[in-house]
Amino acid sequence: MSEVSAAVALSLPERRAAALRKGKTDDTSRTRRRRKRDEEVLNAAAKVFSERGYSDASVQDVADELGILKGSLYHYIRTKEDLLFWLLEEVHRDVEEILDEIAEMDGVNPLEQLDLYVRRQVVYNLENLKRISIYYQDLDRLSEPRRKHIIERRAEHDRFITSLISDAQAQGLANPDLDPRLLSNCLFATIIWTYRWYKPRGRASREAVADVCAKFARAGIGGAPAIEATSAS
Amino acid sequence: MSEVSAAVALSLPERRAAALRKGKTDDTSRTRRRRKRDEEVLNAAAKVFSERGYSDASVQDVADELGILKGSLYHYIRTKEDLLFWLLEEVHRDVEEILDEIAEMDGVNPLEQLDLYVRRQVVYNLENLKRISIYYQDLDRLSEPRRKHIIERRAEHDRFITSLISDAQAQGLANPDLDPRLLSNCLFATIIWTYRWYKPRGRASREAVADVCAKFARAGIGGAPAIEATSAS
Amino acid sequence: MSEVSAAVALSLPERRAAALRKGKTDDTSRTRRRRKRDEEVLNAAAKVFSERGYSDASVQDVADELGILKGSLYHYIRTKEDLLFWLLEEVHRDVEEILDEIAEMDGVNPLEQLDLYVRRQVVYNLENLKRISIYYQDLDRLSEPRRKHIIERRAEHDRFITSLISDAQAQGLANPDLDPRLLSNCLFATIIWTYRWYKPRGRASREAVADVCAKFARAGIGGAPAIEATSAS
Amino acid sequence: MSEVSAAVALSLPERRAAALRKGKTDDTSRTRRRRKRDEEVLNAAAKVFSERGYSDASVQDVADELGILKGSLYHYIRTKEDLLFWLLEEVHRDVEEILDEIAEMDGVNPLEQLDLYVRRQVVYNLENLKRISIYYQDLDRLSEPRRKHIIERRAEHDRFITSLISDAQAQGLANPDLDPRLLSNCLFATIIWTYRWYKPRGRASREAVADVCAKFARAGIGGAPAIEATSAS
DNA sequence: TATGAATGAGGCTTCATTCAT
DNA sequence: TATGAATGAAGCCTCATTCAT
Repeated sequence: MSEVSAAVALSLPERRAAALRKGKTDDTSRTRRRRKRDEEVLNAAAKVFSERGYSDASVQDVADELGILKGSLYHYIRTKEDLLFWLLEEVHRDVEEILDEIAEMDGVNPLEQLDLYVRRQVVYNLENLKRISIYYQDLDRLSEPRRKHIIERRAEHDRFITSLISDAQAQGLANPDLDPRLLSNCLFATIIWTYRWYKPRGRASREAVADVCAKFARAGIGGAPAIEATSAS
Repeated sequence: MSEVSAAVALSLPERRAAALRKGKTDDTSRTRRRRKRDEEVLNAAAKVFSERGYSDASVQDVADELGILKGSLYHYIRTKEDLLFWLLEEVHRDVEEILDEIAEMDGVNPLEQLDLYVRRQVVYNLENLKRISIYYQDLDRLSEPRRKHIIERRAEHDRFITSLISDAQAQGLANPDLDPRLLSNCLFATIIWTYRWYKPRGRASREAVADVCAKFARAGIGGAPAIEATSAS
Repeated sequence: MSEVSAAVALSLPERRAAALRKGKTDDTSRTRRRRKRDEEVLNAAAKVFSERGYSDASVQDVADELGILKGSLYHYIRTKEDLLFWLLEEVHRDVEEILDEIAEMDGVNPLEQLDLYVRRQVVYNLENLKRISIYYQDLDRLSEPRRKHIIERRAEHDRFITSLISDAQAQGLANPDLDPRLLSNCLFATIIWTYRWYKPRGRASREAVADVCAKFARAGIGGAPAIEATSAS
Repeated sequence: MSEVSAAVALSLPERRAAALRKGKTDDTSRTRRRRKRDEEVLNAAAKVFSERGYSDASVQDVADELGILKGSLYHYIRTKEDLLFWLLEEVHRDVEEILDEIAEMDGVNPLEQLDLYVRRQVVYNLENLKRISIYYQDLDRLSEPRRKHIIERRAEHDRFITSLISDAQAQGLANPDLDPRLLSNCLFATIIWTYRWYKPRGRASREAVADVCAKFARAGIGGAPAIEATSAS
């Protein structure tokens, strides 16, 4: 854990790290301005990386997108990789939030939990297409320690969904003949792959896509359809 | 179309292209040796590109893998991109073959066709993990004309599967409430994503994976399970 | 000479230079605070330059050492080179003081003067290791006019020692067969090189080192040993 | 030792290292041409580094000196540091050779050995002023493992000379009152410092300088002058 | 005084590609 | 076919310095 936080800390430009160490976490206007700028930087990186791919995108491209000079960008980052890492971290934070909400739901059976999970996750992916596409295209461009950091968190995620499927099978809500580990991969496939085919300007709304994915996955693991045929349009 | 074939022609090393133009498709020992070497080159490229990603892999890396010098590699290729293009073409050739076989099947209902398609395709993917992973990771690194060439062929593919789903729905073999275009994406997701999670040295055999994927996708589009519970081992 | 003083003047931060020109050499508390800060700045620079070498040390490094930001450092300096120049000037001022004291000694023969000179100079060097090491490693990093300024003063130094050796030879106190110009270089070598091998935490005290150096150099130029075998501890 | 050779091996450009591994050490004209070019590269680096200092010299400068492009230089080196390392290694090889010859001398007392050592070493230094000046100015610019490699070899050197002085003292050939460890430093000072004051176009020949240095050092450690007053002119 | 954002130049290195041998 | 030297463009990063706040 300390290893990991070191990796994160190390990624911050010297001065910001120093400021943080001194406990300057107050919400002065300076800090707020700074945070806004950081967000802009990440957005520019997300745009550029998703369009050209991390490896083919240059620091120059990101700087151009921001309207500053290449050298100036290094006020906000230590290395180009920082941008990728921060982007992936953000995604992970959000995704874990979704998982946590699902995990904490009471009085809902595992099949419904999975259904909801798929819907939420798909909607999130489609709302964050750029970052998600980077997440799935460029994770391997990360240096080893950071890659590990992300991958390990993903593994937990995996275990949780697999156990939900197991539970559903145990309760007779899903086909018990299929290996839940393999099924979870199929379920993830359904969710994740959306970033490759969804067209924001296309006919189908995000909710419509989520609905199809949820139904596909639910039926796919052998679950009965939801009683109320509420299909989001 | 002529644009495209120009792109292809241009991509071949001078002598081979010339030979092809002259219709020299004979099978002399020289030609055979040549073809074997080409295959080795592509295999080396497949290894290197799949490990490091096309953009991060260097021509030097491929040459190293072959045990020759960078300069020597240019006897076989005109540009680095050639390697990527040829690799993707190979994949497409194979994939179209699978599709053609399925399409030509007589006396089989669309649901069974889809089932078989998923199985064949998944097995193929798992048998060609490196190339498939390049196909899905690095297609966008291709220059525009070549990219278009590949993408258009992929679109036909897409249309065919979508029509199979439509047919299945029309024949009451699949859930008619879901948009077949969206369903086809989910089906592709199930097939394609395998390259991201399948571990060649893992527990599950390729056929076992194909079986789960096929059942997941079949149920996912709302199809009845196959009567004979033949689970491939 | 006026060139030189221009160089010096230019090297001082605006306000200090202005103050000096107006003859404000008073000792107000502000001035004193100021001077203390300047000293801290030079110490920080001395530390950083001696550790990393002038060229490899960054203004950022010096600022870090002081615990301020890079931009803030520019309140005290005009350019990075200023720091180097001031440091070298300090050294020269001190060294000339030593030389002057020796030169003004009455009733002491040249051999004794040389002996004393070596001792004093070695002790000074060892007490100011960082600055001395910068002096001998990084003088050439100075821009031409400033470099000349320092080098010329060094030449005077050289001439004086050479003449002391000549005198000693003339008085039969040193080997007259050796060129005093070459001998003076050997004598300087003995003194200067200490900065490269002396370990502050080592066994030998500064005085012990000075004693050995003095005896080595004295004997080296062919001088009889001092009668009283007082070896400083 | 294997660490060290790894450091050396790692410093060679990929292909040359590979060639060496394959045992291609024959003396073909290619190999000879190559070696000549390598020598030119090192000479260019020696010139540039000695003039501007390693840190301030750019790879561009070295390439300019060679009349090739910056990028082309990387055919011969892996990093800029390689040039520095190879240069320092060369010096060390030569210097060790001198020491070995001295060490193997039979029937010569330690004082004479020291005398000869000083002469040979000074002449060598003056004949290789550029490289020697780099050696003493820029060793610390080397990365840690390589720096250690060099420094350790230097330490052996040091021990040998110290032991020669001890022996001379034991045999009544040198002043036994002075610590031989400190004396060896003074002796080295005499030899090394020459690179800072010797002017190739000056009055004194290299042998004359060597003669003065040898006599200075010999007398410095308290040794009797050589009987034959052969002063090299 | 101090801050921190920005500049712009330059440095090291990589790399696809060419070409004479 | 194979080699290896060379090219030239581009990429990542550092840094001294400036300036508005």
